[in-house]
Amino acid sequence: MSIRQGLLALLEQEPMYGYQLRAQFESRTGATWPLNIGQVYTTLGRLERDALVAADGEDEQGHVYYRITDAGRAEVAAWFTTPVERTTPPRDELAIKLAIAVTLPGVDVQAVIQRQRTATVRALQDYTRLKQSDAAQDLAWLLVLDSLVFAAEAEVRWLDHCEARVARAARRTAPAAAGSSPSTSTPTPTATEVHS
Amino acid sequence: MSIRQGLLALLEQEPMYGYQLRAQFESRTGATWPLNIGQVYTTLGRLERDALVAADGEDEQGHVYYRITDAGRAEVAAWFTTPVERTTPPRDELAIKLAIAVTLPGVDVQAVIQRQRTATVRALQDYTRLKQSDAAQDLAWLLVLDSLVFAAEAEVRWLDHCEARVARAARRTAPAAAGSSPSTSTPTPTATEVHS
DNA sequence: CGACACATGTAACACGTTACATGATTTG
DNA sequence: CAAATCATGTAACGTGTTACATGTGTCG
Repeated sequence: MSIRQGLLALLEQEPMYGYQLRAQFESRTGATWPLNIGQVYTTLGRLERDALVAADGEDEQGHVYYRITDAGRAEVAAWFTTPVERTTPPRDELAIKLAIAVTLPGVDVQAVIQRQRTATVRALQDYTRLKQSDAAQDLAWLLVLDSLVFAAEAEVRWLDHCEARVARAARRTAPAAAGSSPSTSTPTPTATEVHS
Repeated sequence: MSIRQGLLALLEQEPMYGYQLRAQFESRTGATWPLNIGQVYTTLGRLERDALVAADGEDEQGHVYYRITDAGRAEVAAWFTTPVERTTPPRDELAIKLAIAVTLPGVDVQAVIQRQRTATVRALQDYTRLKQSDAAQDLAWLLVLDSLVFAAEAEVRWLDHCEARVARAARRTAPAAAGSSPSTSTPTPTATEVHS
C-alpha cells in the first residue's frame, strides 16, 4: 500500500503527471526504492478507479495530469493521522528464515547468521557512505537513509543476540561436543556506530 | 516469498499435509504472523506447479501429504546460504510516510511522529509482556519476538531522531515563531530498554 | 442435535513487478 | 542520423489475503 498512499499524498501538493510523480517520489526516497514508471500508471489507474484521483486534462505538451479528489484528501489525512500498525507487523523474511533454521535439523545456523551479518554490515557501510557522499541532500532523503541505518544496526544486534542464544542452547543440549567450540567466527564488537 | 520459502523449508524435515504445515509454521512464528489456512493450500499448489514439492499420496484418514523434491531441497539450501538482500530493502511504509510528510506543506509532522511513537512504544510493551507471559516458549518463537523488539526499539530511536532533525530544520527555516516552542510533547527518555 | 475444530480446496482480488509497444523530443 | 531520454500505457504474472463451499469427526 505504500506506493499507492505515497503517490496519492504527493498529489495533494498539486496536480501532476506520471513522470513528475515518479520524480517527486524518488527525490524523497532517493535511490533506495527505485520506482518503476509502469507502476506509476497502474497505480494511477487504480486510484482513479477508486475515485481518489481524477484525470485533470492534458497539457499543451500532451502531459496527462491527475488531481486528487475530496475522497483522496480524506484518505491522505487518515493516512497521516493513523499510525502504521505494529500489532501485526509485516512478515520479516529474515526472522522467518532464522526461526525455521533454528528448528530444522541439518542447518548450520551459525553460518546462516554470520553470512547475514556480513551482508547487513556491508549494507550499513553503503548507507553510511551514501550519507557522506551526497552530503547536502534534502531532509526527506536523509531521514529515509537514517531509517535504513537504524534498521540495519538493529538487525546486526539481533543477529549477535541470536548467535549467543543459539550457542547457549547448543551448549545446554550437547555439552559433550568438545573439540569444535562454539562462538567460532568474528566476535566483532560492532564498530559501526557512526550516528549523527 | 517468505511464506513460500518457509513452508518449503518445513517440508525438508518430513512430508506433511496442510494443517500440519500451518501448525509447524505458527509454532515457530507464534501469534505474530497468523497464517491463513487457505494460503497454505494455494502456496502448496504453486510449489507443486514449480516442481519443488510433489503430492505424496493420502493418509488412511485422507490427509493429503506433500514431500519436497530434489529441486526443492536445492532451493532451500540456496535460501539458507544466500543472505537476505539488503541492497534494495523492502519498502518501509513508515519511512515513506514520514519522508513525504516532511516535504508536504500543511502536515503536522511532529504530530505524525508522536502518534507513531506512541503506537510503537505500545507495541513494544505488548512484545515485552508476551515474552514474559508464555515464558518457556521454544527458541524460534523467542527469537522472532526479539526481532520485533529490536526493530521496534530502532523505530522509536529513529522517530526521536526525526523529531530532532525536523525541529532543527524548522528553527532554521522560521526562527521567528517564538510563542510555540518546538520539542513540545513527551521528551520521554526511552525507558523501555528491557533486553535479555 | 448443534456447535466447534479439523481438513481440503477454489475463486476473486489486492498490490507490486517486469517486460513490452509506442511515440515525441532532445542531444551527441 | 542514431541513441538516449521523456512520456504514456498495456499485458502478464507473482505473492499474499480474504471469503466462501464443503465435508468429517468430536464433544457437550
